[in-house]
Parts: sequence; C-alpha cells; structure tokens
Amino acid sequence: MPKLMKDMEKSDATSRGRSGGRQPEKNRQLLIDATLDTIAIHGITETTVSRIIERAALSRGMIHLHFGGKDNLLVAAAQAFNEAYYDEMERQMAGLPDAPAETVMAIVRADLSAELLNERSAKIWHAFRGVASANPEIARFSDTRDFRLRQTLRQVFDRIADGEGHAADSRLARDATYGTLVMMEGMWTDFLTHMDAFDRTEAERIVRRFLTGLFPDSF
Amino acid sequence: MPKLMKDMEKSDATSRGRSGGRQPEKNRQLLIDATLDTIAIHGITETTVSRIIERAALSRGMIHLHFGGKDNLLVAAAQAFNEAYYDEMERQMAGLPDAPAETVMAIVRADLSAELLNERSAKIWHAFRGVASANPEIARFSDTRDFRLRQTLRQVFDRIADGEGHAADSRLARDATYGTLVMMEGMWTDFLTHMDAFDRTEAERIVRRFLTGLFPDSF
DNA sequence: CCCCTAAATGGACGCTCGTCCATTAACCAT
DNA sequence: ATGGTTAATGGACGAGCGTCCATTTAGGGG
Repeated sequence: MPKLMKDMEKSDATSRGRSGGRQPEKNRQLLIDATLDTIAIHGITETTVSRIIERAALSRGMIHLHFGGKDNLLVAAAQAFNEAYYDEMERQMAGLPDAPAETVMAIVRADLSAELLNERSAKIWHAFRGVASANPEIARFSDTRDFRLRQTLRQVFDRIADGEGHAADSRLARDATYGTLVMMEGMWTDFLTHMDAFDRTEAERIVRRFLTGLFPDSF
Repeated sequence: MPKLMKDMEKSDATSRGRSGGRQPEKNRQLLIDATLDTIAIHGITETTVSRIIERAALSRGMIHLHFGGKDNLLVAAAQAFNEAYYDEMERQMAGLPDAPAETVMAIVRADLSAELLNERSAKIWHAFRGVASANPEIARFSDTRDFRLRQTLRQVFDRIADGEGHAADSRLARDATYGTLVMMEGMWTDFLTHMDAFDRTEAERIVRRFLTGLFPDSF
C-alpha cells in the first residue's frame, strides 16, 4: 500500500508534502510575502524582481508563472495586505457586546494596536498610498479598506446619535465618522515619522476626547 | 557705449538676459519644478531622468551638472516643495489679529486651502511620504514641516488652555496640538482618495468640533 | 513502471535606467 | 578682439531592469 502512504504524507501538511516539492499555492504566497517584506525594508522604488525572488528563495521565472509579471504581483500584494488588515480587525472585534460606544472604541483600539499598526505595516501602507495615485489598481484596495471602515462606523454613530436624541444636528453622525477616520489615518502617518515617541494610549485618548465632545453622554 | 547697453539689458530681467542665454539659477529651478510635476503626473516610480529633462526642455547633462545626480535632485525637490508650503502658509497668516483661537483656525483653514491642498500637492506629498521611510534625506524635510507646525500650534494652545483655566488637565494643550495635526494629516490623505467629494467647509467644521469639545469657551 | 501534465528553473534577451565626459556655446575681463 | 571660465549639450556607456522560454524536475493516472 505505497499509494496510501503517499496520500497520508500529502494531507498532513495541508494537501502538500514538506519543503522541496511542488507547491504552487505556497509559492504564490511566498512571493507575496517576499514582496511586502521587500517594500518594508527597501522601499517601493527599490523593490525589484531580483530582490523579491532572492528573498522568496525562488527562481526568476516564478513571478511570470504565477502572476504574469511584476505589476500584477504588486497589485496582488496590495490586496493581500488589505485582506490581512481586515482579518485581524475582525479577529479583534469578535465576541464584543452590542454597545455602540464600545464598538467604536474597539475599532479605534484595533486600528492602533501593535498587530495592525507597526513599523512594517506602516511602511507598506504608505508605500502603497504613495504610488496609488499613479496606479488605479492599487488605489482600489486602499479605497476598499477605507470604505468598509467608513460604512461600519457610520452605522454605529447613527445609533449613538439616535440614542442621545440629536435630531437637530443631522450632520453629527457624518462628522463623527469622518473625524474618527481622519484621526486614525493621521495617526498612521504620525506613527511612521515618530515611531519612537508614538504612544497608543495617548492616541486612543485623543480620539475619545473628540468623541466626548460630540457625544457627551456616550463617551 | 555698447558696454553700457549690454549692462542694461542684463539687469532688466533679474541679472540675466532673456531666454536662450545662460541662466544657471533659472535652469536649476526649472529642473526642480519639472521633477515635482513629473511626480504629480506619473508617480515617483515612473519619475526618470529622461522624463524630467524632457519636461524641463533641457539637456541630459543638466541634472548631473546642477545636482550631481538624480537622488540629490529629488531631495532638492522635496526641500523646495516644503519651503513653498511654508511660504504660502505664512502669506495667509500675515496680518492676523492676536486672537489664539482665530490663529488656530487660520492655520487649519490655510492647510486645507486650495493653494496648499490641491491635486498636485497632495500627490507629491504622498509620493514623498511613501519613499521617506527608505530615504532619510527626504524624510528630514517631511519632518521639518511637521515640527514647525507642531511648535506653533502648541504655543497657541498653551495660551488658550491658560485663558480657560484648565490647570487640572495638564495634557490638554498637548492633546489639542496632536489631535489637530493628526486631523489635518488625515484630511490630506482623504483628499487624495476622494478628491471629488472633498469639502473644505466640512473639513474645517469637523476640526472645530474637536476643538469645541476641548475648549468650549474659545471655539 | 512509464508517460503525461504541470511546476519550477535560470539564463538570454532587449530595453531603459542613471552617469559621465568630450565637445560646443556663451559670457566676462582684459 | 582674445583668452579664460563656466554653462550647457547630447550621445556613449555599463549596469540593472523585467520578460520570456527552452529545459528540467516532480507528481499522479493508466
């Protein structure tokens, strides 16, 4: 029963054998990771095919084989980076009580957490932002991140505004959403330029001060 | 008196003759402008020596002659861009009454004004930010901008906090400074990704809401 | 066990990059 | 007018880029 043995060996490491064999999906991911690492370390202008394949320890032809070219790999990397952001955000939001104000602060806290906001992610994020205005395909993924967050926040702030009875100020929830987003974006930038001095507690406190001003009863 | 004639011709166009002659300072500036334009139009990754000299309508050797190489030109362009920001900021701040709260709002309004925040400047700014983490020389100028603004705002907020008698909250002026800066930074990013929907009035109103929450008597 | 399919390799290719320099042109002092 | 100085030119150059493909290698079905 040599065949059975083989099958068992295969399935024990997620449908493929250990390193050295043929693992298209794993190598695809390896290229994406190597690309993001290279961007974080060398910057996007110095991110070349040679550097990527060296870091991934794969052969030169792999990029063309899996992505059809460097440009597509960059887009795939931007997409993967974006998805990783949401996966971690959702992980941190799981099992939260249904309290609007707490939800908002949980989003802020997650966005500023070490898992999402760190040297690597901040560098990659800004590198993509920097080229996004000249590359619509990459811009799409930056925008997606923004859109999803915006939608979620807006819904929650609508509930809070309702709860506090601010019928007079129709723009309140809208302004709260925009202000919160804009603060988080600015903090990512600040993190990058003052990494040593950045303080997550302080950052969170300032967002809370903003929200206390808008919704004194809730924050 | 042919010599005198020559001298007069020279001085009538700022110490040099009209176009076609030798104007090192003008050409230097031409190269910087062409670099910034190219970054705004094609993105920083596509900003090549060929594109720059084509746009400046100068010869290939000029970059090496005036800056010693492309890298130095990029740094000089970042510096020039930064200086232009401050020049315009100071122009808009000139002749303002000595009212702290008005000063803060004037800074915010200037930072969000069409002269400082527009498609070209936002694209250039983000391009530089994107490569700054891999290029310390460029990072220095991004940081300078931030530092000067921070100093000014901090001083003004200290006065406001004093005036409202917030001795109990020692972090108030600090948080106001940081929050305001962070909001302005985030708005530059938002401008870039939602240029059509961006509303300067709305943006200013949100910053004011933040400040009203911190200093109810002043904003 | 062999064959077929698909993964993976790595070097050759043409191209464009940034640098540099021999040459020319313009200006100034004498 | 002439000679010296410096601005400006534009093409040659090697290096490195991204692409692509002929070849090799590995795995699964017959």
